[in-house]
Amino acid sequence: MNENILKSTDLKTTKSRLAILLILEKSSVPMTAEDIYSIVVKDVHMSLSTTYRTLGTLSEKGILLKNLSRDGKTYYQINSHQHKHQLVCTLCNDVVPIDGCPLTKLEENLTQQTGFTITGHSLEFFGICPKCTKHIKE
Amino acid sequence: MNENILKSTDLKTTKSRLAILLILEKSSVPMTAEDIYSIVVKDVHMSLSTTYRTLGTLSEKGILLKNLSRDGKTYYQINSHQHKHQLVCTLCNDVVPIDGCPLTKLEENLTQQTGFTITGHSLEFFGICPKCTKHIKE
DNA sequence: GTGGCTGCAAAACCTTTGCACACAA
DNA sequence: TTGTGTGCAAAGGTTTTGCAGCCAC
Repeated sequence: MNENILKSTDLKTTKSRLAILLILEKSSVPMTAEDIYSIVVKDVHMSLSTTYRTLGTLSEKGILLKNLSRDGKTYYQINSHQHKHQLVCTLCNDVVPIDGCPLTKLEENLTQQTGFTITGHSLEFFGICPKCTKHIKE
Repeated sequence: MNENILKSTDLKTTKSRLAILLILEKSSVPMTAEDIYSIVVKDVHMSLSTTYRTLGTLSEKGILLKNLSRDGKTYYQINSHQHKHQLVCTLCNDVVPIDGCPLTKLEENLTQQTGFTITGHSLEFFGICPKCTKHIKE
């Protein structure tokens, strides 16, 4: 229940927040503020700035993951607390999640080599999906 | 000589382009258009839009690498044609280059699993550099 | 009732673009 | 000369913010 998520982080339960969480839970793919807004307004009265503010708040609390993508837009997704990466088609923007993360070991090495305390990384693969590959050839 | 680089890509040799290339060659770290502009204008008369246009052109030609970073700004650097990644301090923005890329093998696996034609990836590590770690503790 | 949440509009921010002029080849 | 490159100013798109009113607790 999403109310509990909000309560556990000292956030008030509001229609906007619940609606946004619901949309993101249903989505298997990261979404932009605009994406989310355009869906939510159909059911709940909400402004775009509230969407941004809510997404910001939820990200700060660690409920969402916030990600600036190659197209200059910020994408949000539920933080499943599983470390994930994704593969993005540069033509149709299709997104495929990738299991596992090959970088844990590398991070250990880096810590030793650089003295950095490593707090995270961003990894995204780009390519052309099977559908688009087909379109090109035709 | 940078003139040769420009000639080899059918670009005219202009003061702006040479100045920008010179700055980026001297820099060990990726820079924003604003960064570059503020340095170049001291010597050469140039507008910010020319900076953007030039950086865009040089990136298209593969002379520069263009990278949208976490802070929402676009960073440019000389394309050394070596596949590189970097480690960024989230406090002071210090950047440390990383040798080698552990992802080649993973890309092969992904191609088989997803049918994507993989064209590239972006990988950045984040952490706190030794200097900042020290500051925090003090 | 009170402080956090929201709507609206305006601004901020980085980046791109239109058009006329300037300059490299 | 010719077409590419440039300056200036204005617009573009996404995201943030100020302020007054509203609502969850």
